Amino acid sequence: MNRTNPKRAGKAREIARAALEQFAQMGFVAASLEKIAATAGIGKSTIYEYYKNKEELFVAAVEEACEGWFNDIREICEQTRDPIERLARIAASFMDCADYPPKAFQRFFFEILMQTITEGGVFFTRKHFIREVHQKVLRNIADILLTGVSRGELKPEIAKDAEKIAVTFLAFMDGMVLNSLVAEGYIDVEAQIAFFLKNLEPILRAPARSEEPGRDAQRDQDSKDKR
Amino acid sequence: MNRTNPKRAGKAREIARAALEQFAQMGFVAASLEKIAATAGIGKSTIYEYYKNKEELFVAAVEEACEGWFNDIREICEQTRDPIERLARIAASFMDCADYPPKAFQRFFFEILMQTITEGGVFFTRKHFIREVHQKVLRNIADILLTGVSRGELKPEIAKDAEKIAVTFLAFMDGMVLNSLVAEGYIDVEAQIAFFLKNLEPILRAPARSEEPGRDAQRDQDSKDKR
DNA sequence: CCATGTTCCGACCGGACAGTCGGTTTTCGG
DNA sequence: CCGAAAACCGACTGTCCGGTCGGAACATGG
Repeated sequence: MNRTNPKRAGKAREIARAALEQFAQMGFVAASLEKIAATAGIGKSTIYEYYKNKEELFVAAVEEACEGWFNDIREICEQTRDPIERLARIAASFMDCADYPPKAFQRFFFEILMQTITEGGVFFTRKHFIREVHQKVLRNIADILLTGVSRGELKPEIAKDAEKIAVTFLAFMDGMVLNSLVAEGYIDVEAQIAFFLKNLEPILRAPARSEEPGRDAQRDQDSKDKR
Repeated sequence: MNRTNPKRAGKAREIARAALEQFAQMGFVAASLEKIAATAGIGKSTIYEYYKNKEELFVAAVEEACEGWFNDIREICEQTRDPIERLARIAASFMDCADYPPKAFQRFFFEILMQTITEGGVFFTRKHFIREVHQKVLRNIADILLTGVSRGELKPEIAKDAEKIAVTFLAFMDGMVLNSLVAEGYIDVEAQIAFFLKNLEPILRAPARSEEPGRDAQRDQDSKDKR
């Protein structure tokens, strides 16, 4: 009827969030629709009013999660100016994010990847989706570097390597998330990230110049909203 | 009877290898014992003569794979002397390993991790197992660095950071494997690894000393042929 | 207060699959 | 060559779960 649209959408997201919770904890295969329905406080069949099948529900859950991740990055870029600082904050957000069920979000992140690389996985035939997300994040990181260069905070000669540095940074972060999940206790994740950034900094950072202080003031927030 | 032991062990490994193949391709949950049995050329029930259940079979498959990985690292260390070269070779072996079913081994690697971090996963209650493997690899990398230091090829001051560097290297490699699986096509993995090592080298490498030239002559062509 | 469309859901179906069971074949010491 | 133990396996069972179906509950608008 009239409010079909807006109201339905709200309910659909509610279900997607319940699904996200379960998928994150159990993985795509092991999570059961019955449990998801219970979590959302509805009957199993009701799910099928909003989603065609389990796969589509998973996709919706992933979209929900991605939105959260993008928001995190955007917020960080709004709250900080220095590129290295931004990277540090992004790194930190990779590690903490969400501890309702401890570590579930990081787990979900890998679940998505598994579904992408596994024949028959949900995203095996939707690689474009994941790649867009991946490239978007990559571009965000590269932009942080390029903005840093254009502001004179980073060495100009790294501009041509911005992509490669972004990939390196993300690969390291992905790996650290993994390691932190496995090596709980015997690896000091924060120290490791600090170590990585400490070694990265001299490669990126331009030697402190003799200031033209009026300059950088205005070309800041340009940067991070474009995506 | 008499040869129960040796013969049984051989058959058990045969089954484990068939299982490895299937688990690598499909993941723990999706792989079916029926298919594994078929791959091994035996009946399903026979598996139960050798393994108590699916979980134990998975553990055996993981042991099989780990052995292969350790052998790779050992061989590389036997075939090369220069520490950076060793890291480069190890990195390369992370990327190629095994393309019977394309990428299956890398997939298996992540399957193991997922089973470790997922509540109810096979290794969730066997974390010690995975941690031992992880630490062993870490120690191998750190040893390569420390050996390099003691030979004067690497800066002495990095010795205290050997562990951290090892973690960084492995995290980066794990992340690169992931990225390569997802970003097939738009990321040049080899170039990325070369880039990473190129930036790592000046941090590690001791400035060239005044030569004992006879030495390096022989440690080159060994290297490039194996796999 | 009926008629109509929408949301909801309990009960059921069919298939997949881990694990069991009973019996057959193979092996091998004596 | 015999007999017992070991290796093997086809058929079966119980369970779980994604997905369907038919109807109940509810809102809406005339």
